[in-house]
Amino acid sequence: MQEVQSRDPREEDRYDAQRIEAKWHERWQQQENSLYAAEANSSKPKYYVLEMLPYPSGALHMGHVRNYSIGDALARYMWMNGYNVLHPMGWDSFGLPAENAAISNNTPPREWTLRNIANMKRQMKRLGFAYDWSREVTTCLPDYYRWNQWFFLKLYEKGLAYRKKSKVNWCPKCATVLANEQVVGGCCWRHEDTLVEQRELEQWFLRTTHYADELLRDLEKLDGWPEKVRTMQRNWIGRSEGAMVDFKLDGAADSVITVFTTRVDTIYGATSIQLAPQHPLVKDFTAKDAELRAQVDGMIAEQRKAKERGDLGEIEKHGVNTGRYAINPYNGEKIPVWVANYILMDYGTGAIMSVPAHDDRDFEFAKKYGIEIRQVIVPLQGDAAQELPFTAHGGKLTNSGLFDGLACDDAIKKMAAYAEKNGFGKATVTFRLKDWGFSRQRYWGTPIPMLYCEKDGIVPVAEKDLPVILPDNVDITLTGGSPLGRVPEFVNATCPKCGGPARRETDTMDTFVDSSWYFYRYTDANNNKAPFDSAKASYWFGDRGIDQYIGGVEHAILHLIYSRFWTKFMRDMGLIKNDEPVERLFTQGMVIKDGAKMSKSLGNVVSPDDMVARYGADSARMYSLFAAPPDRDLDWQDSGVEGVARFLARVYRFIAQNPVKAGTYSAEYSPNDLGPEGKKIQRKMHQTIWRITEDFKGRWHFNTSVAALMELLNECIGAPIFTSQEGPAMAFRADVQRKFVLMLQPFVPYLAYELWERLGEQESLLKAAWPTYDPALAKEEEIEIPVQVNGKLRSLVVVPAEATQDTIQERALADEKIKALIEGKQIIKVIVVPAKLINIVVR
RNA sequence: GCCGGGAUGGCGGAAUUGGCAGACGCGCUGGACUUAGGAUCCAGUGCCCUAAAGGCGUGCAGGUUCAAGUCCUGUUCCCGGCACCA
Repeated sequence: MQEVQSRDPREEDRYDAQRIEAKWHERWQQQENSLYAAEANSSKPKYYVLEMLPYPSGALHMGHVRNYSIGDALARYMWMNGYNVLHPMGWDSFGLPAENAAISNNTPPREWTLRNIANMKRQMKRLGFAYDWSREVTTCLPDYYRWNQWFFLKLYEKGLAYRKKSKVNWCPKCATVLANEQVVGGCCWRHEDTLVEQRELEQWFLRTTHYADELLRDLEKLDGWPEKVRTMQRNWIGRSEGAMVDFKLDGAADSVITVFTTRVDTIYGATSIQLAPQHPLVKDFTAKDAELRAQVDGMIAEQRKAKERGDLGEIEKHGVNTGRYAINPYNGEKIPVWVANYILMDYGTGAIMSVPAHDDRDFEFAKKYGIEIRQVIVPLQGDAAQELPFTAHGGKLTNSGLFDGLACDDAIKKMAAYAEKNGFGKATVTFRLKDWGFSRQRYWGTPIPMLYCEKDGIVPVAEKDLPVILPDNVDITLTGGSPLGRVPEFVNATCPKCGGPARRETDTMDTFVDSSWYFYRYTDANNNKAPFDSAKASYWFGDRGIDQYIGGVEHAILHLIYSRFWTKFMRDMGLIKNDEPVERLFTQGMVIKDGAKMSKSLGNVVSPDDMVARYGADSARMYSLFAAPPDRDLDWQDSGVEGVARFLARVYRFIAQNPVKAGTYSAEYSPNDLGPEGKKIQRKMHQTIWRITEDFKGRWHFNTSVAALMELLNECIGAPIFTSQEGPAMAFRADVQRKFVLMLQPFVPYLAYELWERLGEQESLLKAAWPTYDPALAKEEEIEIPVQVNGKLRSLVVVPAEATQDTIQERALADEKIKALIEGKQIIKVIVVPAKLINIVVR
C-alpha cells in the first residue's frame, strides 16, 4: 500500500479490509475442521440450516454469494442463540458440463471437476462462510455414489425401479434422455434454445407416481414453504378425479375405446368420440386408408411443431371422421369416432368423449363440423334454455335416462358406481406427474448397478459388489450411445446368478439422484457401512426435516419433488421417520445487473473474486443482504457495495480507534449516569437489538437489519459522551461497542472478529450470546404526536410517552398553529390514538 | 385461460397491527479540510411554488373510514409458473 502522510495519527489505522481479512482467514484455515463443527452429543437444541449445494462449474457467481450469505448469517445467529447448528456444504458434481469440458479442452471430467471444487472451496473460505467441512459431500466420488447404487437396488427390490420401452424426451445437444421435469417449455433445461425430441427407447424409470397422492397431500403440511412453490408442485402433480368409461367399437366386439372424463355426468350428451392422432387404434384405422393416414400424420406433425413453439394451446382445432362408430354403454347409442388434433396422447387415455353442450373445446369443434350439440345439464333453478356451452358444475341432469334430476356432483359418483357394477368403467384418478425417466446415455454419472445375462435376463449387481466403479480414461463424444458402452472392461461382467457372461448396464443415473438425498449424508458423511446412521439422521431431521433450507426457486419442481419422493421411500424402508425432508424452505431472488440476469453475452457479470479484491468479503456479503429483501431480485450496483464499505470503515473508526478494552472499565453503569444524550443512544441500541432480533425470527428482512445498524452508528458517531473518560461513560461506551460487534458477527464476520479482538475480548465470538433488549430501555420517554385537522397533518406536539388522551388533546388544542386553524370553527369530533396521533375534525 | 408475485423519489428500497409516506443506502447539489480528492466531515435533496404559507403525491378509477401504500370493488401493466389436462 502507498505511504500516506497524515497529520492525524488515526489515519494510519484506517479500515483495511484486505489486511484484516487476510489475518483472520489465515487463523481460521488452521482450524478448518473444528471451527464450525456440529457437536456430537449436545444438550443444546439442534438447528439444521442448509443452502442448496452448488454444481462445481468452476467459480462462484453472485447468486451463490447471496444464497450463502443468507444461510451463513442465520447459522451464526443460531450459534449465538445457543443452538447446536449443523451447517454443511458439498458438491453436486456429476453432470454433463464436465463431459463438455473434457471434449473442448481435453481434460478428464474427474480432474476438471475436482479442480473446480478446489477453486470454489477456496472462494467460499475466502468469503468466510462457516461450514462444517468435516462433513463435506462430493457426489462424484465412489464413497457417495455407491449409496446411489445401493438405493437403486432397494428401489428395484420394491418394484419402484423398472425398465420399459416408451417415448422419452431426448435432447440432441446433451445426447441423452431427459426427465419430464427437465423439459422447460419444450426445450432442454440446460439448453434453453434446444428443442427436445421424442424417441422410443428402453429406459429405467423410478415409480414417482407411487407417491403421487402423498406428494400432493403433504404439500398441505408444508406451511413453512413459499406458497408459490407449493402451487407449482400442485400444478406439476396435476391430480384430477374422474372416471374411465369403455366404449365398444361398433362391429368389432373385442375393440374397446377407454375414455377418461371428469364429467361422466354429461355422458348422455356425448355426440362423438375423439382420439389423439397417436392413439393405438388409429393405426388400425389408417392401415387400409391412405388418405386418413396422411391426415393423421399431418396432425402429429402439427402437434409436434406447436409443442416445440410452446403454443400447443393455440393451434386451431380440427379433426377427421374415421367413419367408425362407438357405443355409449349407458344408453347403447352409436356415436361417430373422430381423430382430433387437440387430443393429447400423454394425458388420460388419449381418448375423450366429446360433449359439445358442456365443454368449450368440444363446443368449438362440434360447431365447426356440424356435430350434434345435445344439452343434458340444466341449472338447478330457473330458465332451462340458457346459452351453450354450459360448463358450470352447479346443475342437474336432464335427457339422461335413469339419472335425470340428479345434481352433477351426486351424478358423478352414482354414474361411476353404475359403470363399475356393470363392468364397463370405474371412478379413477389421473395425474399429470409421470414416472421419473432415470437413465442417461452419458458418462459422468453414477453407473446403474444392473447386469444383462443371456440366461437370467436383468440381474441386479450383488450388494457386496458395490460400488460399481465408474472407469477413468473413457473416450467421450457426444455422438451415439453411452460412452461406457465403449469400455469392454466395464461392459463385460459375470452373472451373479449363473456365473455366465453378462453385460453391464452402460447408462448412468440422472444427476438429480445425487441431490435427492445428499442432505441426509451430511448427518453422517463418513459412514462406509450405510448411507447414514438412522439415529444420526433422526437427530438432525427430527419429525419435520431440515429446519431451514435456502436456495433458488428454479428447483421448485426438479430437486424439490425428487427429494420429497426419496424421503418417502427412505421412510418406507425404515431408514428415517420424517415424512418430509424440509420443514422451512426459503427461495431467494435472483441477482441481476442493469435490469437483466447476469450473463457473459451481456457482459454484465460481476465476479465474487473481483468484489472481494476491491471491497473485501465483508462488504460483498453485507451488500448482498442490504440491497434488497432476500426473497426479491437484487439489482447489483458496485456503488452500493462502496456505500457498505464506507459504513464498515465508520464502524471501524468508531470501535478500533477508540476501544474500551476488556478489564479497563467497570461493567456497571446506571441509565441515570448517562444524561439525555446517552439515554437516547441507549434507547436506540435497544431498539436496534429488537429490530434485528425480529428480522431473524422469520421476517428475514436483513436489508432493514443492516439499515438499523447504520442508524445506530449514525446516532453514535460524534456523540460527546463517547469522548468522555469518566467511569460510567466509559462503561457505557464499552457496552455499546460490544453489543455492536455482536450484532455485526452474522453479517460481517471478519470485521466483527477483528473488533472483538481490539476490544480485548477472549471469548469465542461465534458462540458469544446474542444481545438481549430491554423493552423498558427501548421505550421512548417523550414522543412527537402528529396533530391532524380534518385528516391533514398540521402540527406536531411533544408529549411524554405515557401521556393520556386528555393530555394529548389539551396540548394539541393549545398549539399555536392549531389554534389558528380551528379558530371560529366547530369541533365535531376528536380522535386520539395514544402514542400515535390526534385528529381534530372541524366544520 | 388458470395460479403465484409485483408496481412507492433520479436509483435500490423502508413503513412489522388502518395512524407523520419516503427509514437506510446510492446518486446529485452546496460547503469544510486539503498541494490534491474518486479520502473524510458537515448541510440539503419527493413534486409544484421565488421563499414563507399552501397545494399535490404510493400504476389507474371508484368505495369504506376521523384517517388508506396498507381494507373493499373494478381495471392496466410487469415478472414467474402451468396450460387444448378432457
